[in-house]
Amino acid sequence: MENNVYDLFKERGLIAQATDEEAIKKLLASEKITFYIGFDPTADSLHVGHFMQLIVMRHMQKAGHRPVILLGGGTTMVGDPTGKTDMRKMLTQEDIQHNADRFKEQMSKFLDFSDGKALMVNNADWLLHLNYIDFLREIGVHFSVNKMLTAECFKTRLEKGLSFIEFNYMLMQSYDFLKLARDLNCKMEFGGNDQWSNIIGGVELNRRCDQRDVYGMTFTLLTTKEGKKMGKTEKGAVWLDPEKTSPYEFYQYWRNVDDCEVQNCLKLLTDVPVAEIDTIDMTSGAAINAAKEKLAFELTSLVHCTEEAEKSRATAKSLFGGEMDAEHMPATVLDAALVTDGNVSVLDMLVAAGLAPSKGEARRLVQQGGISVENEKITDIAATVSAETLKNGIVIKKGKKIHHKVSL
RNA sequence: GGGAGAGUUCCCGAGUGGCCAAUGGGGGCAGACUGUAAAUCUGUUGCGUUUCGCUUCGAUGGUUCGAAUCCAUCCUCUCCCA
Repeated sequence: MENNVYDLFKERGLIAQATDEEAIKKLLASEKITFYIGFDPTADSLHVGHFMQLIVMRHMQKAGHRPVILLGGGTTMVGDPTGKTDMRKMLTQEDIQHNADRFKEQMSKFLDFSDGKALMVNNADWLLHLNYIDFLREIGVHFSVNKMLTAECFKTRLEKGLSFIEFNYMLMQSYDFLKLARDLNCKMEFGGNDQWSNIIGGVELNRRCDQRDVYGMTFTLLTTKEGKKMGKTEKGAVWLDPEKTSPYEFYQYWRNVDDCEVQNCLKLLTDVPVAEIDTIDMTSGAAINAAKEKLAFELTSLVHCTEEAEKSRATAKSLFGGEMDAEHMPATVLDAALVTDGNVSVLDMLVAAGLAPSKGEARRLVQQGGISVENEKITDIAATVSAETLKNGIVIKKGKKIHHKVSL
């Protein structure tokens, strides 16, 4: 028997809150349980915000427990008000199915779905057919509005306005847990710490309806030190789908985390032994950088593959070492229409490559000295590159870190 | 249902007839400094064929030589009373 996963979670600092620490510890040590985590299929790829969930499921499955991925096909139609300022769009069934397929594909890097070792279910299957009156009588009676209103997740919304539909989200999620406990003997629900209220809602509902003891646990949210959720960049989320965020960009994201986050990220997201992480000398720039490199490498291997991680690392090293290894960086092939008199203007290339949203922006970048072409700083906004040169591809550098290959 | 108020650029928020592409802050981007970090300082932040032109201030119409600003209608939101 492996060590108790609970101890592992504890050691790596993953746990934020748990309904009953002792009982959970005992439960996880004594039997192989079924547990679940909810995912909202609102996008067609998972992103870094889902990372913690995936890591936890992975640890759990390794320890022999069975993960159930609950897709919020039904709850998405209601919209979780937690941390949101606006209501969400509603998705069609086709969208949800499409997203679910992508999720499963990406999750299979973390989880083994064979032989029912992990399940994926959709709460639309039971939520959509609920009868309103029955639901109120069976589930609604167990919830106290007074109590709900004191929940943290509703507090901020009370100031901004909260619609009735969103107010019901907690009941839906709680019902999910009841349903899964009944049908699959699911004993635990996990979630990010922002899900705490919703999770205890489900735990209590199980106790009240079925006198069943189930447990809930939330884990630390990955946040930057400003308290923002991690995984967002100016371009939006950092996706796990290589089509949406290339392995190199993914690698760079982690390579660039704040100093004070490195140890934390290593503990929360990788398998690097805690003892090793604790010995990192946080006063040494070199040691910190080595740690970041390790973090980036480990995570890229996990999400993509070791080979991609190695490529990304090699590319990063050569680029920041001043060489131009154009192989694995994002690339754009230009439209031939941009050629005038055998040349292409640098401004047009910047816009075409998505390095600048408009020509005005591109112009400013050049004027402020933010653009280099083939390691030569460009300062003239009228600069051009000949079509001949472009045939072989050139490397444009925007700022210090963004490299982009452009060819014709 | 009755009454009061609000909707401005990525966000917050000034502006209440021409000097407004619209103060300020946040965020973003770039430069300097560094360690591909943070902090700090500087520049910049609607679009374009850039001494100029075009499109923007909830929507649509109107008044005016001229509207983010005035009028009408509509939409959305907040608050108070019921």
